[in-house]
Amino acid sequence: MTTPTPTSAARAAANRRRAPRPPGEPAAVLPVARIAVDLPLAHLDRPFDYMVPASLDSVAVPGCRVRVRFAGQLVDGYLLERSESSEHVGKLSPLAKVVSDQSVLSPEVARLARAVADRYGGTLADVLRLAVPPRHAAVEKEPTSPRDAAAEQPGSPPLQPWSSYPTGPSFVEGLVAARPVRAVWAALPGDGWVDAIAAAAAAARSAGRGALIVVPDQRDVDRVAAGLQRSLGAAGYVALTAEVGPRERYRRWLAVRRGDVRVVVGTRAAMFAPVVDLGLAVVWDDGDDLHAEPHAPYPHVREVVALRSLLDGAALLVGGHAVTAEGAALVERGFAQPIAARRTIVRAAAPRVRAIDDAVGATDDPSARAARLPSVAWQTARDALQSGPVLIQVPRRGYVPAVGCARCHARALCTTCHGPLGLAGSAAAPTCRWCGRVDTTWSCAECGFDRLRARVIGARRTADELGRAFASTPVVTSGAGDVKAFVSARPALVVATPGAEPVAEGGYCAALLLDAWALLGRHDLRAGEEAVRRWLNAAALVRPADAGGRVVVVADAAPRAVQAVVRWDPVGFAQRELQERVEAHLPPAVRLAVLTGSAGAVDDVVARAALPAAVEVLGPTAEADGSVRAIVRGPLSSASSFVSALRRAQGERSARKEAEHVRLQIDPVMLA
DNA sequence: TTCTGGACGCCA
DNA sequence: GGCGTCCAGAAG
Repeated sequence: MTTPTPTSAARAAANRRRAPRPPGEPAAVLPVARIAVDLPLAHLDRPFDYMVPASLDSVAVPGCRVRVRFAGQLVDGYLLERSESSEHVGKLSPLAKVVSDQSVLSPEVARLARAVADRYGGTLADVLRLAVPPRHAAVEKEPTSPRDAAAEQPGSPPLQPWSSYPTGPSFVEGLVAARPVRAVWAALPGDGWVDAIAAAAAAARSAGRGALIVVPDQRDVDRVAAGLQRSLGAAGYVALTAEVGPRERYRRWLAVRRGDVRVVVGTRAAMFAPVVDLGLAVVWDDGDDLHAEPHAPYPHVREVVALRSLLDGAALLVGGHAVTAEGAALVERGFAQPIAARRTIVRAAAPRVRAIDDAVGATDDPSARAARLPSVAWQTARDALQSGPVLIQVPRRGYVPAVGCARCHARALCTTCHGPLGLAGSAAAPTCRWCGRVDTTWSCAECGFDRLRARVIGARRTADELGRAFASTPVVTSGAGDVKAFVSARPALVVATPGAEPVAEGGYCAALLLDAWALLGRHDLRAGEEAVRRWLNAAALVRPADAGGRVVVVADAAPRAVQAVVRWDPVGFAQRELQERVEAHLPPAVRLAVLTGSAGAVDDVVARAALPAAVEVLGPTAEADGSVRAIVRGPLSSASSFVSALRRAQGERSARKEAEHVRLQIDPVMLA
């Protein structure tokens, strides 16, 4: 019998027609696999049951990555659990493939991811994409090297860093006793917070449990890692950050998942790190907007670790030099205890802070005027430079991005198109940054004054000017793209943008916080809170007043925010900020859902959600890009129900294959 | 992308 | 009434 040689096209057609290979017998025990499929459709955000063939029985472990045939297509997914039976009426498809028998999704993280998806009106698949890093097959095959077992077991963790706070020792005792203690912590100025966090992690570890510490950026990871090194030894912790590259990061992540390392410090993405038996979750500087995840469903580190502490029975520590309104709310509703030092201790640790109005000073001293420094700031810097480094905090890097009225500081806008005016160079005429017109006839729309001044002076220009004003003093700059972690104790001017301030050996002798009103002038509801946070973080790097530490805030606006820094009272400021949010019906006093999309689509979601009476809809308002934005606002008591109603409405739209996407954001940090 | 079930049409 | 075909909707 001869077989005609088929053409390749014919063979392909035959393959397509060929009946699927018989799946084989189901596994003898737990033959059903509950699978979370990785699909972006909201109405498919639920587990689907598949049959586990006997051939895959040993590798189809809970938490492993699988491929399944879903509506004809192969899709990725996670095996959530094995089960004896299925609710599904009808035949189950077999698992197509077990990608790897490494369990990457722990039951705890799966449960957390579901809770985060519900809290933020998103899908499990979206959260899992944030929680589980992409696979590196070679790394999975490497032999494991248990590290924590070899780590020196800490004796009794040092209470010392916490003894400055009245409620500190009892918090640490709670950790040692594996109790789910929760605290909002106003850290003393200085760098003692690093060892305090390291001690807290050691306390959790001494109870046999793990710890997770999430900080805003790499430099803070390095600082905390150094502290953990001191309290737990090099083998006792691991740093999870993007800096080490995806391969090493996956290696470390797997070590955490396997329980080889029990303490993790990392940036935002580490909030989902699968720490085994989590005993403590920490977020440092929770007001930093780096803690807001920019990918759907836009979860915030503070909320995620708070959820984790609840679900895992872990302790929670929300700390910073500043306190957010959200932190104050956790205390007010009794969810967390406050940890703050007494006023005498705070005063002893803090530098002396003065606020001066920059309209007053810059007259007499010509060098000071050249550097745009009010004379008090100038003198403070000059005196401090006798003994050590001086920090100058400026709002932004770069060259004079915008100009304003020299008298009232109102933004200078183009007379033709109302775009912002800018100065391209030191000698250039003001030019519109939108339409490019050179505007020589400007006068202030607010007060009629006709002279301009730089509204925000960049770090580079400030550095230039200071270098000229303080000739013979070295000038160091630190900002976006070139961030320095440390400076020595030698006298130097250190010009930095907020968040990029280097730590000075022994502390700065002084700090000047320049153009403070530019921070306060942000078109943002959190401008005050953000200004206080940035000032306190900079001032915390300065020596105590007794050691000569001085801070000058050059600010002529928002006395409440300035006073909070002068009095070093982050808790009082946060409480008043929270009170204002209550009165203004803003988070965290209420829950907001922001819907963005085409007018029709946004209306559709709002209509389908059939929102309860206690929930109000603001807008929709037209956005610059042609989309619209609606804000749905409701009391916390109905938050989960109205968020899930909005999510269901999203699901109905995805089931109907509506092309127009509506973005749903819950309590976004940036709300202009 | 594949499957299924209901609607519909054609024939006996 | 029975059977085949087509299409929409769902998707294990």
